[in-house]
Amino acid sequence: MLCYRFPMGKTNSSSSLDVLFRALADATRLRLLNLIGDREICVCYFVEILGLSQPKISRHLAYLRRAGIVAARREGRWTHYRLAMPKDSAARGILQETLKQIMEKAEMRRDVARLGAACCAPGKFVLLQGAPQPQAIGPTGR
Amino acid sequence: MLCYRFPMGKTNSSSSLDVLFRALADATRLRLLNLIGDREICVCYFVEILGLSQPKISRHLAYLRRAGIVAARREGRWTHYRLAMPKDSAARGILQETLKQIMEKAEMRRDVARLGAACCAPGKFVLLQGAPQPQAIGPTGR
DNA sequence: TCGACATATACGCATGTGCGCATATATGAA
DNA sequence: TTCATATATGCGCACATGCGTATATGTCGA
Repeated sequence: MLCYRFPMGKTNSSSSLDVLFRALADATRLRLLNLIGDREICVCYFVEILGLSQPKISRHLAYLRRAGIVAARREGRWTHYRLAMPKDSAARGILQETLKQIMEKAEMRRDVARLGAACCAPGKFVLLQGAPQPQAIGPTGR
Repeated sequence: MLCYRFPMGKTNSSSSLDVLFRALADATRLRLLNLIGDREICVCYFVEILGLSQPKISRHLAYLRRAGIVAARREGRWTHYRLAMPKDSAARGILQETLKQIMEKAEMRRDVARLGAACCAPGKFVLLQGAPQPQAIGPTGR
């Protein structure tokens, strides 16, 4: 198992920071992390808010999961994602700084604004009918 | 120009943070950044201290240069590299946090220790005969 | 048990990236 | 001008990654 192109056979020594930076080196994944913030959100919200295909969202979430940056929790048909702080303290510091910086970017603020609107009126979004709403949790999920 | 696989035709929108994170997503480049620190160093020192091939070092330095993280200055036969802080304030914050975190890692400290030893006795290293020694400069090259 | 729904994974393609090796370029010295 | 030195780049290979599309998996309700 650990199938689907799990990045084990890499060329470099791949310190923990390597893994973190590769996970952060993608605009879609940064948008996902920004949306997660200190919430727990199910996948359909990402699909709706970002306007991207479901497999694309799911694959990027899987990438973040393998990098240890997010954690998933299944509840019935829905899977909720939340931040998961890395064990390595250097990685943790860099991730926190990254989250702090991206949430100030205009594009990221727009995403969060759309999320707020969707939460206020989920009935307006086909994909969100009956889906559990995002829930604010502790800053790091603890 | 801008030849040699300059990453222009990318799939994603490639914000400035994308570029930064891709540049940081490699163990060799992190070691180079750590060695540069607040110094100005010529290429032969990287080759000697890291024990890697000269083309490999040169290519990674070129990658960092294109990402706007380091700047090069030619002086006779030698090229000196130093840090160059990105214009984007988010990228700057993340880069500074990254530098702060990596310099505490054991492997990175060993590299700096070897650099210190080489500077004290450059005659012991074949590649460093006559090469200009690294010079401490302002924290960000300003 | 069956079907609808939410999510995850496989597949194939195009492209990005790292590497060793060879070679090009630039500079100073003879 | 010619040569040695320091550094940069071209080339080809192996492999990681992103994507769309199709399909598998898991869960709930009828």
